[in-house]
Amino acid sequence: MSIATDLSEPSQAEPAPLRRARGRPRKAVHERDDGNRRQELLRAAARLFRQQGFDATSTRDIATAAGMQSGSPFYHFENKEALLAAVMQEGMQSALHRQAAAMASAVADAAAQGHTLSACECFRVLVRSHFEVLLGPDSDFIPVMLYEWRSLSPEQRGEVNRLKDDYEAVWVPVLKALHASGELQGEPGLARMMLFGAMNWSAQWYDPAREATLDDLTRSVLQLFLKTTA
Amino acid sequence: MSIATDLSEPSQAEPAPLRRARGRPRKAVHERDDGNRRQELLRAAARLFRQQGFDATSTRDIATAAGMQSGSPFYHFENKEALLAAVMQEGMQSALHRQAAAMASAVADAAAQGHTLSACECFRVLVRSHFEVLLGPDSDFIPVMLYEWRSLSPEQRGEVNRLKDDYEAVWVPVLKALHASGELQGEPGLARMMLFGAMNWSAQWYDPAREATLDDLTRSVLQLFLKTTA
DNA sequence: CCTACCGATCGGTAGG
DNA sequence: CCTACCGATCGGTAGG
Repeated sequence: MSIATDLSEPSQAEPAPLRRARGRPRKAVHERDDGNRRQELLRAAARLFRQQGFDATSTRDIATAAGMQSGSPFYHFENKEALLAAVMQEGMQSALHRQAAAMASAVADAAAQGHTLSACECFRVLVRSHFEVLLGPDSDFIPVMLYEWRSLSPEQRGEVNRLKDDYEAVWVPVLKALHASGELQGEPGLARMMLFGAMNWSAQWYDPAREATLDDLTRSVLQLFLKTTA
Repeated sequence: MSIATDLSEPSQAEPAPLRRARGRPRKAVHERDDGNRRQELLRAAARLFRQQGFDATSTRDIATAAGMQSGSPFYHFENKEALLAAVMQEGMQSALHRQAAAMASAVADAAAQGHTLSACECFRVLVRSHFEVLLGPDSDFIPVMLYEWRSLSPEQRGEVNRLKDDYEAVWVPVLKALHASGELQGEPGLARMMLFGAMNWSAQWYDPAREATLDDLTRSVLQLFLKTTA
């Protein structure tokens, strides 16, 4: 919530708690561990989980990709499932940050020009940010969350679900406004699911080496789903 | 190649057709084998692959679910991958049949009333049929195809892809007509991907025990994607 | 289709 | 974080 600090630290999901334990606390590891190895594990795991799936990826694969020996991932994570959960939580934290930043930036831009954002403009910002999270740089984390759901324990599923609810909550008033004005039709709950389906499916087919850009995808969603194209 | 002998050799992939080969013909195994056990394996595999994923499902799980011993699935299928490919091909064959039947029935109904189907009506029939295939009875096969793609060999992927292309080909002229009349906007290729995304995602969240029916979903798609709701 | 079995791999751990 | 290792499971096969 604080506006002043924008400094990023490369570890999000489970910060080594210096004073306050947030979530389930993690043991402070050897002094020289600055969290980089953990980050490397997370990135390697995200990439491999996405490419091959959770079950088809061995912890040995991940260790090798992170330049470690086979047993070393278990120094950073309790087990393989916890590694998967951390990938998802990291992805959702990042998505939430990016979403908030995109909205804040758009609101500021509009204010600088002396007007406020319309529901349609909000919608465009959210859609564009979603594609960025889904298909932009470092975009393995969210697809893993979308498609490796099954492999989480029920408790982990609950935690990730809470983050996902936070993410979707930002959309709700925007979709409600669009529905009220008639720009978005159909039962709002179903409309939200269909909309996310249309966007999320792109993680399965989108090839950045091909022609369409993220702006193209964004425009397409607006054209398809809104009755009055802005 | 000889027709008279139907004595089994435990390899299936290349069938000895008795008279008429339907689809890809399948060799008759031990006299008493009428194909039911193979079907039971396919159904059990489809269900388990969908629930747990391909890699998390052991061939022993499948054998047990089909009432067999652990080694017996390999009497019917060369290996686990071939079982997965067969699930997907079976699912796509069935989807193609159901799609064709739905279209034929709708065309016949319209003709009986002395008119032809509009693009919008064709669209509704296709969408409804797709939801039936995706969420109706025996609906494990297509979700497995959608979400276990990675585990196929390249050759198997090619075969399944051909069936998928056949399935999508039916949609193309309909979408083209809707685009020409302005009822469907946006670049047609992207529009198709988004549309399938919106529909296919339902396999991840739809709960038949809840309120929405397949007709509700169909109506929602039409309302969301078409500019003029019929 | 069953029985009995094999080689390989995997998640995870003890001990440093 | 590495070394060395274990128990369990898994896909698959021979032989009937």
